[in-house]
Amino acid sequence: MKSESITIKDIARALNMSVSTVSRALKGSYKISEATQQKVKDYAATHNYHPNLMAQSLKNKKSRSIGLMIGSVPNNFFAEVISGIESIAYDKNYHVIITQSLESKEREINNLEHLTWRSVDGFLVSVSAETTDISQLEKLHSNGIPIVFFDRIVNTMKTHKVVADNVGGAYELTKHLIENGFKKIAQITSPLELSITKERMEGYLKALAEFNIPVNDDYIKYCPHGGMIKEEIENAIEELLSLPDPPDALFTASDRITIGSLAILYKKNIRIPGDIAVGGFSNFSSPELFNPSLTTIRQPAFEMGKKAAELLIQLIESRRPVTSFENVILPTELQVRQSTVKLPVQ
Amino acid sequence: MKSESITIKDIARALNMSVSTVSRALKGSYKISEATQQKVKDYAATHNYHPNLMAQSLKNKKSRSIGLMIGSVPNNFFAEVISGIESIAYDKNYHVIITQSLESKEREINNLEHLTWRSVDGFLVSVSAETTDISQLEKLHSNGIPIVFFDRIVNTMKTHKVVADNVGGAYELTKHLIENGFKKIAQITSPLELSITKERMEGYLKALAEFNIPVNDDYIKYCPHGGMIKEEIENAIEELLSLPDPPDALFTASDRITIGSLAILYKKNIRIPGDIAVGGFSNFSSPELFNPSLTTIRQPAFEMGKKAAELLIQLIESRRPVTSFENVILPTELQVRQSTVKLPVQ
DNA sequence: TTGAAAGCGGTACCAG
DNA sequence: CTGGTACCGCTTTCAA
Repeated sequence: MKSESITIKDIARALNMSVSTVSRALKGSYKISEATQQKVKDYAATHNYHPNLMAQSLKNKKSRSIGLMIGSVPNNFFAEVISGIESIAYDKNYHVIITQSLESKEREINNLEHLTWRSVDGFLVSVSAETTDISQLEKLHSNGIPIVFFDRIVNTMKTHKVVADNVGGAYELTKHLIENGFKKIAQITSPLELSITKERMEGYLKALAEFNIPVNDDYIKYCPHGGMIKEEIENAIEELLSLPDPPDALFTASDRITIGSLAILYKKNIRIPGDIAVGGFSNFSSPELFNPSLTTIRQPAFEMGKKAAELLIQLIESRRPVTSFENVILPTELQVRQSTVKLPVQ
Repeated sequence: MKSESITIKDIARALNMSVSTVSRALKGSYKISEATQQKVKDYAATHNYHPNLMAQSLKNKKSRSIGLMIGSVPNNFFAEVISGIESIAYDKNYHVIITQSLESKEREINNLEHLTWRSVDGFLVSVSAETTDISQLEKLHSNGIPIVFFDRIVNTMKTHKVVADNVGGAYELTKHLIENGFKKIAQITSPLELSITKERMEGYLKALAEFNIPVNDDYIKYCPHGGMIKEEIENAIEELLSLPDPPDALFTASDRITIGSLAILYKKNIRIPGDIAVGGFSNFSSPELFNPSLTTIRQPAFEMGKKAAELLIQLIESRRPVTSFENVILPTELQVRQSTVKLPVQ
């Protein structure tokens, strides 16, 4: 009943040659006469031959699959990344096995194991907010398994990395806030262990320094779970607002924290930017529709996924061990909207 | 250098038994003595044995993968669906190969082919807005390959289907609009060929009929590409607004159309709900943050993904041919917000 | 330039 | 209850 798919053996039988010849002809091996090659390829094409990938995998010890580890799929940033990865993987005939850490280090470790014995050919990873122990990743890496980091990278590991210009983006936004008259700029961010946290902090501090604004540690709040838990954002905002000298602007350092903060401020009936200006990293699709329209720093998520996938596949398919690694930094884009621009006097 | 993964043969050698015995012991086959089983399982566990999936696949002619066909990943509805599918697939040890139609029928056909010769064990599909020709799906189906439809289904095919209560959702929203004083309710929707379009239309018409409001065909606009092309939404809105008797409310029948319409109305400086009320289907994460906050009908996307994946895997693993199919309808949820509630007199 | 055959890691049939 | 072995579809070495 199933549509019979034809095998290399069928072709050999039909064309009266050996399977090895057919196999070689299909790969365009140079040791096969043009004539034979053409005959085989024609037959394959007209009979809609496709190699059995499981057989190839078994033989070649390559699954042609790559493991992806991200925070969560329903997050615009990661969704765009996936889209970029898929576009490359599709072309190069790989498939992508997605796993979500949901910012939990236990899940992350589980997922890595799962992917390992699914025998993926390589890993694409953005570490979770909770990640402290990277020994598992290091073990994989020292076993020679290709890994490419993107977004939240692990700096100590020697491999390709693809990130957005987090320092630049944070700097631009902070500078923009300062130039618009905000001097008391708070930041709500992820754990300081994360690469993106450090980098975004660096940009923030750089802008403050440039304008001679002293750093107020009370204005910097960390969310241990990267905002996965609503309360951590809520607490951060409570604390900021109840300071004797509360901030007049808020820089939210991740997509989840940005949206979470807005929702909380909205619920508290706090006016933006009247009571406090808000701007942050976000790949939300339509930040202009917010109330007020939201100033964001967008990351080139799709591009990031593409580039990371390209580099990984390149690693996987490289004949000789790769020793020099790229550190790709993609530009971010500051989009200024109402949430960070002082309204005319009311 | 690679971390040596142990095979069934290694276990056999170490334990001085045949590979067949080991294989059977690992599967807990009843023809093996408890003692042997225990010995094998212990050895496997302590030596971290995992079956080689490619070998298993080759032998069993099952890839343990399922093909997913959706509109696009960076779309909150589909992203949530994926998350639900993954949660089930992960548990049952399947992996999901994602393909995006981007609402193009050419891409859809390509993707189906691609998935076919990737030898997925079954398909999870939500057809594209452009889909007119389902012969390929029918061929797969008649070849005995399991398919489960979700969201945008194909009614003529006998298989499991998982959808939201589109009729009910559309009815609720339309009724809500009417009860809030809106009588001239326009609808912007996807092509009428789509199941979801028909169903949402049905709910809309049902509510109008119930309140004795005559149907005005000028108020119903279709987007041939489901809103993938911005102009089609823009044109629809232009036409609606330039009618001699323009509508006072807008029912947007899909996620993409909802967001697209808002963006356009926003750009045109049209007040919501003052000039026109807006409500529609959307799984946007924070519709309360919009300006104004947006009335939506939410679909249980995560649940839909879970249910569809469960049904598909059940089909795949069923010993005997399945002849009776489920038609799962999951409840939608109307969330009323400012965009459809008349403001106090201004 | 082509063919024969071993083998990748399991599974399952047939013997015993 | 256990062992021997053919085979899934393809790649690749060795021989011709």
